[in-house]
Amino acid sequence: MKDVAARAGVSLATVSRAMSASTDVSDNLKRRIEQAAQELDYTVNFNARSLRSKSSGIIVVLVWDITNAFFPVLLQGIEEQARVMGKAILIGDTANDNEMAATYGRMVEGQRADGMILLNGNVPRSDAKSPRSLARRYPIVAISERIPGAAIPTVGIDNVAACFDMVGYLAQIGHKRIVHFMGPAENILSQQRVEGFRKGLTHFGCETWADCVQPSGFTIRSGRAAMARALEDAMRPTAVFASNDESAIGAIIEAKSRGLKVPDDVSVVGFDDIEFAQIYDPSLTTIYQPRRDMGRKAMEILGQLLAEPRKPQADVLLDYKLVVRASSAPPPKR
Amino acid sequence: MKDVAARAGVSLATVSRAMSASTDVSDNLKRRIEQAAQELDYTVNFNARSLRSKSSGIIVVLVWDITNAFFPVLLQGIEEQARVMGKAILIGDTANDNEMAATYGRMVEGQRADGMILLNGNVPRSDAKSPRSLARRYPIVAISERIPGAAIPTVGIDNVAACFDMVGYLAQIGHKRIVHFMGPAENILSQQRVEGFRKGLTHFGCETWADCVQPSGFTIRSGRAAMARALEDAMRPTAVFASNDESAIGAIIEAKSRGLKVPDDVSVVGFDDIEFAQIYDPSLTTIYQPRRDMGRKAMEILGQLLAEPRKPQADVLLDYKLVVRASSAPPPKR
DNA sequence: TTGTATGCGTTATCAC
DNA sequence: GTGATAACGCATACAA
Repeated sequence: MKDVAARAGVSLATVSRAMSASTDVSDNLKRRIEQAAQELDYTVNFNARSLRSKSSGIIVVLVWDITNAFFPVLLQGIEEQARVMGKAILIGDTANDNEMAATYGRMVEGQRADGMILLNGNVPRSDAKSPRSLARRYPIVAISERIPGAAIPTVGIDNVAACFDMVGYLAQIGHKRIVHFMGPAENILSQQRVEGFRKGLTHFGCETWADCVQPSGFTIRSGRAAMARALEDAMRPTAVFASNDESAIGAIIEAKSRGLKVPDDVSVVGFDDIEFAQIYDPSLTTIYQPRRDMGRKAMEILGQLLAEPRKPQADVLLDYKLVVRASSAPPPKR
Repeated sequence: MKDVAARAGVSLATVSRAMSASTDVSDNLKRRIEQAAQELDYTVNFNARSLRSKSSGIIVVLVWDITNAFFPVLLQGIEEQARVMGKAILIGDTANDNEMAATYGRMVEGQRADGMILLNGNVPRSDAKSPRSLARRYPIVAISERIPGAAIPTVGIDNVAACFDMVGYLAQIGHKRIVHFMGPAENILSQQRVEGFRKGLTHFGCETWADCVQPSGFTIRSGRAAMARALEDAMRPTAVFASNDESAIGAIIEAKSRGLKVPDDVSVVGFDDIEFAQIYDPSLTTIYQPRRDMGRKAMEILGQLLAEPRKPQADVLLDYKLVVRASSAPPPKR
């Protein structure tokens, strides 16, 4: 920077102002400085800048598993909004590892990043003991899953209502015996979805029995396994409500492998509406989540948090949509 | 840090050493310091550390489109190796935008990151004029696509040979009239795959005609469109070789929508072996790329580049595999 | 093994 | 609108 200043014939301070663009420098000078910088192939040192200004302009987005098809569009939404706000996002994949999450968390504590968006549900372990303190420690927003016990603003949909609606739809087209494949047991989302499912069952007069909720997961594999159990159960369901689309696809694969037709022999519906849901054969009946908007909104809230750290931010519930496609139909006649 | 030093009754320098763990501090002291740090809820300031040490321990991974199913496993591979090397990776999605890529590139020039891995094919625009200089400017490794004109070490597979092999397989099971759906025209990969395809055609005695290479892309949509054209062509192919799996899936969707059966009426094969290739119905015959290994290897090379910036690194070609699944079969008998 | 002192490249404060 | 100068928080050369 000193060199640029010398070459442009101005002081160090002026160069700094010209580079940060925030304070005013006469247009004339600014041009001269920018040219000098270019000639010298100069780039500001972000570490020095951040050290001094106590702000990096970087937001870390924590993803628990980058292979999960639910995330990409969400990330794009975050990115778009971040760009509008002049921030850069950096995605950290924790690979289901709390240790890693903690590492990324430290990036915020260590001022390498200004804030964090959690697509994770898991609080970085170093803070696991006192999630409450997390939100006080640095600006942070969660998407989709509310972090239990933490005062972290969250954007998502009403999972309970969505599942209730889905059961209503299935009941309406004639299903009485519906099984739910529950996601990971420790996951809040799983629990909310089960809750909505059960409420729907009783409200719409469907059967309930011990195994009407099958433990499963958010993967194709776990969906397959649950489907195998469900089909061998004495109470063989006419419809399966998987807790996400991957799980639903697993269920369909298992059904097909047993020579069953979906939806003729058994209906299968999912949750999330990932890209593949409409591509798959049969296309999936599912719950659409406005992922791009969720990402955008989360970033927006984080921006407000950055601007006014003390002001508490409310949670945001966005609208979901029940999307009927080819994987569901009235139950087969006996 | 000063406070920690005071509380532990040592000097600032000793705390610094204890925190960076590289230099030696007696175990006794170290414990005392760590405790003091914990009590004070102290975290090192990464900006200051990086400013001083001229190294951030961060690697930026540039992805041109985070929604692309080819990347996740690759990213995991990079991440695994990075962890071994004590680095953290941060993923930047350029959203097909050169401006964004340049922004991320500046993170390296501005010393916020130590190096970069390109899953991109596009050179950040600020360097677009002189890609050669890029590699000299900072440590950088490319995966899959060699950057034309830049001396950037690249890890990938032999795309020409892989496509040649695929044509060989199709010819061997009886196909004579094969169409290739070419990826984005400006993409080096697309060009290499076309080259292998054409070589295969002549070598294995298949037909060649004007439209045996259909312009397409790496998306489902473009695959569909190309399939529509191919099926309406006078030279109706018995097999389609799409330049990636998404495109192949698009082709299958289009075929199905016209009442054609895959592979009974027409065979469709892809490239990459993304997760969905084996889940799809029919499961996809395709070229497996060792994505996890590619990621790991790239990170390894970047590590060597970081250690010895002047030493040129050789390209790495990994083994691919032709995976035969359900989407290909001998051509229908006339 | 530990302490002292200096500087990394910026930005912010205060003058002018 | 511009210049001088003091931090920012750490790592390291050198001394002890």
